[in-house]
Amino acid sequence: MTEPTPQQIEQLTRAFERFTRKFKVAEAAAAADNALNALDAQTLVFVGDNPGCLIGDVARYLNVAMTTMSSAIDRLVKKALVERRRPEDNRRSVALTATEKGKQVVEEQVAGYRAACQMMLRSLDPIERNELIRLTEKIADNET
Amino acid sequence: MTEPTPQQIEQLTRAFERFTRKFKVAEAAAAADNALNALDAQTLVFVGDNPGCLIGDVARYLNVAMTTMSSAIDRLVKKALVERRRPEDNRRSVALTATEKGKQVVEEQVAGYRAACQMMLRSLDPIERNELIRLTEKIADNET
DNA sequence: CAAGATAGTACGAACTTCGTAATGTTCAAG
DNA sequence: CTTGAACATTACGAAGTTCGTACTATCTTG
Repeated sequence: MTEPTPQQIEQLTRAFERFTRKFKVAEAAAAADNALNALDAQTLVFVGDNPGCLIGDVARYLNVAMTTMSSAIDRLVKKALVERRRPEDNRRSVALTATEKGKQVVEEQVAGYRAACQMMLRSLDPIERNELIRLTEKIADNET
Repeated sequence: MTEPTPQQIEQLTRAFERFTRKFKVAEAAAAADNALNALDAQTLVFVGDNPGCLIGDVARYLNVAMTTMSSAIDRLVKKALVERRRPEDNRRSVALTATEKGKQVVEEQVAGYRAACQMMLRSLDPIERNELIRLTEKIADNET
């Protein structure tokens, strides 16, 4: 397989910069009232998708120190979005689950992502939409 | 023009999540030694691209408080990456320029973006590459 | 059962962000 | 001109975040 040309790389770099900026602004507008910082929001979404996960799991996934994750969980527990539980089979660990309220907030978060994706697709005509989805999947799932 | 279908939106949302995570990890690995936080890095790139810009310009562009931007500039000046200058025509303002060292760091930052874009393109075959570029540009430049 | 490995938490230092107040500059009236 | 309002930025301090070190509690293994 050939390499992408420098021109292609440069073109995509520039386009992707505008692309990213566009959706960063949109996201900032949506998250204005949210009151969750980036780490807490990502943590909550992960816990929502992985009920029973451990604090260490989330820390590894999000690439932060254990103590940082412990603090993030503290904040989410204080807001009643997440619950800590000592599992009987390994009482050193702490299993996390999202509360009902937490699940709602996860849904709002995901709705934000969905809105951004909808905005992307709206810019394209129907054939291009499927093409974009296909290419995004191909890039995301490529091993290397 | 029709709306994207809910299936399409859902599919892109999921794919884009994997896509984003993949490049976040790559970026984190690249920026490990960098020692610039996200705001400072974005600020430096903007100043590099817009020599003579004012602190207020950068603050508005990156959507942070003036005082926050002032602190970020402080850090960049201390690292000798950026210079403050009082322009004669409006001595209230502060014109910013990247130093030689700063320009080098900007180049490294951009090289990081370029590497990520190259990685995306590598996953595709030659025809798809141009298609991805075209679609990204179309989305980024769409008014709405 | 002792020693080491695991999983988390408490604490404190360093850093960031941002609101308020202060400083120096420019501009528009009068 | 002077005066007062608007402007661009900085100084300062409060609140919050991240993370390293040290500590607690709980398995696991020989």
